[in-house]
Amino acid sequence: MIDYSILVKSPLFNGISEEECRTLCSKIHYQVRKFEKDAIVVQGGEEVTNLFVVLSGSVRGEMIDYSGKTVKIEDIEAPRPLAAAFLFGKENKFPVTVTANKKAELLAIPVVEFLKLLQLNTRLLRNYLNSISTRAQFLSQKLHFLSFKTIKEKVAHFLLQQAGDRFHSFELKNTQQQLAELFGVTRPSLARVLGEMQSENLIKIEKKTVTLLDKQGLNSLLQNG
Amino acid sequence: MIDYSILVKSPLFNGISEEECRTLCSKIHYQVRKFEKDAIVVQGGEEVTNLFVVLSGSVRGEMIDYSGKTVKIEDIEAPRPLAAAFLFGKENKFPVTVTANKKAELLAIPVVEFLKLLQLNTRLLRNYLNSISTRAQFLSQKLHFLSFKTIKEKVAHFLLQQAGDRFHSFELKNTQQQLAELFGVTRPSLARVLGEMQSENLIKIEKKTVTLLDKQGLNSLLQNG
DNA sequence: GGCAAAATGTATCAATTGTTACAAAATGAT
DNA sequence: ATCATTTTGTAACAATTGATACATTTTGCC
Repeated sequence: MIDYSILVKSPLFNGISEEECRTLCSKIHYQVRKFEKDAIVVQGGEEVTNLFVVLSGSVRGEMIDYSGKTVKIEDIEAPRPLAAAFLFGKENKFPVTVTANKKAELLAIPVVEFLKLLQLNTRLLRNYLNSISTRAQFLSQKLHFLSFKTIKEKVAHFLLQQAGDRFHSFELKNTQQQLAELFGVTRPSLARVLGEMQSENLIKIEKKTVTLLDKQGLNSLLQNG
Repeated sequence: MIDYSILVKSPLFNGISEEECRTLCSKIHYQVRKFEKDAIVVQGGEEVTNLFVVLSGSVRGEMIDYSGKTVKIEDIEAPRPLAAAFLFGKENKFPVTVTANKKAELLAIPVVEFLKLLQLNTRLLRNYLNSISTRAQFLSQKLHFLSFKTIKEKVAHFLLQQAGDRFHSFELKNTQQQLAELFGVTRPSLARVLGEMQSENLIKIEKKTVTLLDKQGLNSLLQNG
């Protein structure tokens, strides 16, 4: 019924052996649902009563806007879970309508059964808690960045945070493109600001190494913004 | 040691009887830590290795900016938990420095022990999952709003949300000044955009009454932005 | 109705950022 | 080492928004 070799590759079941996975699943009720191409898996607005994991094929999330048109949000391939962040909480309704891109099989575990699983296996519990926590932290960080108005402020904040109290120099682990996305700005705009900050002798960039030349100055950008 | 009548009023232990609570706690290791007024409970940046619940007194979360100034973020009174959203995930460090406002007692449960608790009691597990999920959903919504780049997009989103599916006309309950603050823009900029949207025949504003003349058009602003 | 205060409409100019395009530099694979 | 790909630097121009100022309208109150 379930191909456990695929299931254990899902972020949720990561680190759990196939054997253990089989044992776990034998202890709960679940369904494997099959969908033909373009079949609707769940309607947006429906209450989330099951955890879905894509076992084969792929599905897409689509949002219905105020005029009734559908807009594709993202593709979800096997073996990723579906709307795992909406299983709990106040608004546990699907934010999107999910449709099968092609023939697809989905594992459906009712919430109550999923709770049992979480209580049976510590690794699974940790995986799930980590995934929704990481998501919340990501959102929180992103919000913080958006609260700074200018790009220079965002950059100053980011660099000071990365450097911490002790260091004045560190390695960038992201490309400018990735940083630009984190800040919600375009890449050339970010590059321009980085250039300006260098000519103002606030920072120095060599390859991937950033050196903060004037922490005081960087700070004052955050105050007077 | 622990005043269970207070603990069960905490959102985490909500719906669990005092008796059950006592039994649960007897099965794990924990500490009750006492702090004098102005004692530091945790330094910002420290790894979160314990779940803290304020049992008596109150503490405050403060952020230390890069120039050394402290900014108060929020007060946490008994029996609320502390940084519950940062127990798991990639960045499980305290985002704030926590200081006692007055004499305070805090329950400290190591992460591993808290996991045990979650596996012992379904209600507790549900409470915790609900609290971090609700937080993630709140952040997600807030982010969605901030993610609109232009003022026009923000206005369009706001108006469509206010009107809902059915209505085309409604009363504004806020002044332009208040709306401008909600959107994070200046008042004249908002007025200009409202004027533009009127001359584009998207909306009509009479006194406090807003009429949506072209929902389709408002929608397309959100797509192509 | 008349009056003061608040809210709104509008204009001008500066500052910031986006857009697009292209060249230089760095990286990675063979 | 060489070549293709990715990343970065940079420039010119457009679009958006902020800042400031002032006139006009609306509101609340007497």
